[in-house]
Formats: sequence, C-alpha cells, structure tokens
Amino acid sequence: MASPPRRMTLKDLAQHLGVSTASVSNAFNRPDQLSPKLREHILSEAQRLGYQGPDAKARSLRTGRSRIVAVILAESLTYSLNDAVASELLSGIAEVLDAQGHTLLLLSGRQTPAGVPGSASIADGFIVYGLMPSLRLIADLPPQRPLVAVDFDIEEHASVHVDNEPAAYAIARHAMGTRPRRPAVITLRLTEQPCNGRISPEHTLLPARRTITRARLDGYLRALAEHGFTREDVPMWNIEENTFDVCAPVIAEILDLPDEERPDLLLCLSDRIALTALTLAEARGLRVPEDLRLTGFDGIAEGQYRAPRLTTVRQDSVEKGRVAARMILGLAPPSSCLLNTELLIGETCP
Amino acid sequence: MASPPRRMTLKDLAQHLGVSTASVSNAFNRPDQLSPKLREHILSEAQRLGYQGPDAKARSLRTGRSRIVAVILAESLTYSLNDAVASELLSGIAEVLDAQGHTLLLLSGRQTPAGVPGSASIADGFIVYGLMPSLRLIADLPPQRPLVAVDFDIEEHASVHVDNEPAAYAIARHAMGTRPRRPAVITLRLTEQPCNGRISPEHTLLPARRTITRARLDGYLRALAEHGFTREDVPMWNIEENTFDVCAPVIAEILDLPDEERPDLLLCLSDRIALTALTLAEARGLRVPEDLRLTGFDGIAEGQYRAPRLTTVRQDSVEKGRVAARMILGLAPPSSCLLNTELLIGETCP
DNA sequence: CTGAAAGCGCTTACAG
DNA sequence: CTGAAAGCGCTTACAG
Repeated sequence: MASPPRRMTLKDLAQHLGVSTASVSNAFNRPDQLSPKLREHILSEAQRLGYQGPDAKARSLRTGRSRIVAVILAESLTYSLNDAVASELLSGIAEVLDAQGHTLLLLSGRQTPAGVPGSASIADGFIVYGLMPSLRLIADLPPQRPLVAVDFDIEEHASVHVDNEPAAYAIARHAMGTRPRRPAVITLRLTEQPCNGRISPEHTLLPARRTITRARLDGYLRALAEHGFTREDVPMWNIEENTFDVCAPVIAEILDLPDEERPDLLLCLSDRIALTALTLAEARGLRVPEDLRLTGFDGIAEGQYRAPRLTTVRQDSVEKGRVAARMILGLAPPSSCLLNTELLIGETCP
Repeated sequence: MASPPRRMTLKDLAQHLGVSTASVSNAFNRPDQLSPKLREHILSEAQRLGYQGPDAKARSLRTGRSRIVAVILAESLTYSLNDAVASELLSGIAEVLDAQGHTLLLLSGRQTPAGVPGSASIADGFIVYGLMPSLRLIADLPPQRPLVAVDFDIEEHASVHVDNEPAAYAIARHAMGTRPRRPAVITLRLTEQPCNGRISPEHTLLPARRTITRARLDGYLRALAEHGFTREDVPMWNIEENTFDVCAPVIAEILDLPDEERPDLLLCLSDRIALTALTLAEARGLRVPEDLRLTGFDGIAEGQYRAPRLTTVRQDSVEKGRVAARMILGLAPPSSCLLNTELLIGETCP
C-alpha cells in the first residue's frame, strides 16, 4: 500500500510538463489564454497523471467565490427534509444551482446554540427560509454577500413570498359558500407561548411580520367576518409542528367533541393538518364533506393524489425556490417578489 | 453608504489589538494556548469590531479540512428531495453531522454531464446513495478521503445496507399465507433498457450488485417458488421512477385488465408504488384486501398514517444515514454494515 | 504564554 | 501566447 502520500497539485503538474502554473490554471479556467494544442496537452496529461483539477479550497480562497450557496432552514433539518413544502422549495433552488454549476449547503438555523457553524462563511450567498429567525443569526452571516429571505422579510434584503392573506381569504370565502354552523380554524406555530391545543384568550398571537401563518389566519377571519362570524364565534386550535404525530392528538381532541360542539368546517393552515384531520375523521366514520368539511393550504401532492381530494390553496414552492436561487446568483435583480397562488377545489370542501 | 470595502481579517484584528495573529487564531481555536484573560479580550473585541471569526475558505485550505460532508445522490436532487426514503436518509446524516459541527453539501450524480462539480473536492468525506453510479463518478472524487456507499457496494469502501432479499422473502411469504390466484410483481428501475410497463422476456434485468431492487425481486421469487409459482407464472411490471406520476399509468394498465386476468396480489417494490396502486384501486371501487391485496417496501409514514394501513417492510432509513455519517466522521470504524428490517402487517394484506 | 515566519494550492495582473 | 511573482486568510510548528 505505498500509495501516493498526497494529492498531486497544480504546481506538481506544471513541473512535470515543464510549463508554468499559470498555463495549467488557464487550461482549466480560461481556454482563451493559451493555445488549444497546449491546453489539450495539459488536460490529457492531467487526466493520465490523476490530477483532478484545481483544489476547491485553494481556488475559493483565491477567488473569493466557492460556487456554494447555503440554505438556512428555520426548522431542524430533520423536519425540513421530511416536509413536502420545504422539499419542494429545495428542489427549486437545487434546479437553478445545478444548472449554473453551483451546489447546495444545507444549514439549520436551529442546529447549534453557537449559531450558524463557521463553515457557513464559505458560501457565496444565503437563502433563509421559514419562520423569522433570530436577528442574531442573520447578523452572524458574512455581510455583503447576497441574502434572500423566503416567507418572511429582512430589512434591506430581497424576499420571496406568496400572497398568503388573499389566498386564505379566497379559500375561506369559497368555504362560506355553504354556510357552516360551527366553523373552526387550526393554526400552526402561531402563539408566542408554545401551545399544542385550543387557543385561549391568554395566548398572544405572533404578528404577521414574524410568520406567514398569521397572514393566513387574517385572511380566514376576514372571510368569516363577512359572514357574520366574529373571532369570538370561531374556536381556534394551534399546532406546534406540522407533522402527523404532533397534529394527531389536537385533532383527535376536536373530532371527539360531542356532536353538537364538533365543528362542521375546519379551516386548516396547512395541508398536513388537513390531511391528518381527514385520516382521523375517516377512522371515526365521520363523512367528509357531509359531516365535516376541510380545507388545507399548500397544495402538496399527497393531498391531490387521494380520494377525497383536498380543497386547498396551491402555492408553487418549487418556483419560490427558483426565484430565490436566481436572485442569489445574480440571474435576477434582488427584489421583493410576490408569487400568486391557485385555489384547488377538491372533494373535502366542494 | 460608505460601508467597509472588505471584511475584516484576522490580521487586521491582531494589528488593532497589538497582538500576534497566532494569538487571535488561538483565541478562536485553541483556548489552552493563551491566557483566559487575553482570550476573553480578543473575543470581545472581535465581537465589538465585527470580526466574525476565521474565514472558512482560508481555514480549510490551511488545515485541509472543511467540516463539510458531501452526499452524492444517484438520482436528481428534485427526485431525491421529494422521496420519503431519501429524505429520511438525509435526516439521519444531518442529525449526526449537526451534532459534530459539520454541514451537508448536496450533490447529484446526475446533475452535470461534466460529472461532479469541482466544488465537491471541498468536502472532507463522501456518502454516495442509490443506484450504483458510474465508476467514473467515483473515480473523479478526491482519493484518500473517506467514502461510504449506501444501498450498493464500491470495492474497498465502507457500505451500509438493509437485508433486502430476506426482507422481501419474508413479506412475500407472509402474503402467501393466503394463496393468491394471480400474484404479480411491480419492480422499480430493474431493467437494463428503460421500461415503464410490462416486462417481457426480451428485457435484461440488472444484477443484484447493481441495484437493491434486484435483491428484493429475488426474495419475492424465492417465496413464490416455494408455493409453486415459477417466474413464468408471475407477470412483472417495471416502473422507471418512484413517483406517483410515473407509477400511475402502469398501475392503471394493470388494474384495468379484465377481471379474470387482473392480479389479486401485487408485491410492490416500494411503498410509493403500493400507495399509488391503493389510490387507483380505491378510485376504481376495487376492495382492498378482498379484491386486491397489496404489499409495499420501505415503511414510509404516508403508508402507515392512512386507512387501510400498508402491509410493508420497514427499513430504518434514518439509522442508515446515521451509520453512514458516523463512519465518515470516524466515529465508527469503516465497515460493511447490514441493518435489519421489520415486517409491518397492515390491512392491505393481512 | 507570545511572536515572527512559512506555506496550504491556487489565480491573476503584469511584463515579456 | 507564456512565465515569474504576489497574495487570498489563515494555522502551526518553532524559537523565545
């Protein structure tokens, strides 16, 4: 096992070939700076001798650019990777980065108490997604590198949003087409204090600038108000994490209310919540939509590839990712971009 | 907007404070190399002056380590990010990397014809997942850095697997408990030539060392053989991509066969395939399991959080990721690790 | 415990 | 078109 003690460097290769390091570098990076013949010679010898091309670490130090874009997810990576909406966003980002020869570094805003790991500073730009993270996190990022916020705003930085309030208004208004007797709302991470269950007057709700879920709630309440339901008339439950396991107990509590108290319309802040409600309702023999109507938000595939199909708002999370990535790479000017959504009428709330 | 033209460097900070660059570096990296008092002074001044800590690019060049681990996915990133099994694997990897202060660089083996982008060489180690990629891709990775293969083998490198053949045998044997009249198998990316539909004798099947799906098929066929079904008795269909959209037409073709030809047992190579079959069967009014029994493979949440629950094999993809990450970081010795699976009996094949 | 110095592997003006 | 040289920002023996 007398394997070579270290990787071959550009300098080694140049010496081997009797050319300058500049020529080798140019052979890899700037074809116009040397004769095609020499370039061909250098590249084929590199291949033959096992030189893999300029080292990324050295190159990035020298040029100041790494061709790496970091995505900082407000939630844990475990949650985000298994969430359909976050996954779609990442797909959109990855699609654009790939096409431009860039790669994706995944970071969680929650991972270390120490904040974002130092290796984050290697990235050429940052996409920050999700709940408004602590400003400290943002301050710890290297300044003067492009940053795009998705689903929230950071002062003086670009952002990508969907029209949460109008979309929520539209779907709630659709649901009001058949007047519910007992409408209710299930929100997501909306209370200042953790609350996985019924929201009481003691709870403080986060403001719209902190979380998109508030904007959606405001849309629902606007439509409800137009039909004579005040906020006091409409019970609200809150979910702490957008997963089946965390949703299920809260929804069980709602569905297990006595018949005369059980809501007949559930406006859910996400498809995951609505799908959990649908599963649990089916398990209890409740008929959807006859006994219980349900609406979601997001338009994830799982809600559309089943019967009954979920009535929901489709947001194009893939496109959100593409837009953010284009701004980071400078393919589009930094801006505050608002994407439209689409109302999907399924069978859970016809 | 007379903002500082460039980021402050360690050297700048050292000059400001009248200490050597070594002391500043040690303040950040080796607390034992200087007095607590000086360290405290340096760190607080760094904070005050806006020095964010040593630059990751320079540090990684100097030390040769980046604290970045690359995951190379055989499929496209778009596919992988939206696939439950791949997402779980990534979760497990991310969990371990996070805990060790490392971060995750996502690469696709399919992204560029040019092969893995040069920035890959920044990673300290590589986890390669999925179908056996071209050996060229592996050869292009920097040698002498740790590499772990997941779900396939690379000579002289560590690997993580589940016991595909025995697990497939076990679930098929369970299904044989009630003798089917017309069993069939739906495979996944198993033919040398692309084939999204019925497999004919002309098709060449990939060998088990190239893809885990072959090992699963072998397990099914072994159990079927024990019950007197030869390979010729059992029709097989192949799916090219493990997504609803690609599965649906093939499954529709199967379910729309005349009653006397339609299989009454579908052994599916993945949960995604089985769930698609379940959805389409329900849409056609076929009763599961009375008219059609179904088994999956993977044990993804979506199959367990619905009624009827999928009968399937649960593989712990999160743990697969953890094991691979531990090997990469040197927390566990490189080895060939085989994880066990668990038979989950749901209602689709009681 | 501190400081001066070498060097990680590359890219890029610049002079020829 | 080619080559000699500076320097990206750091870490780390090493001498004091």
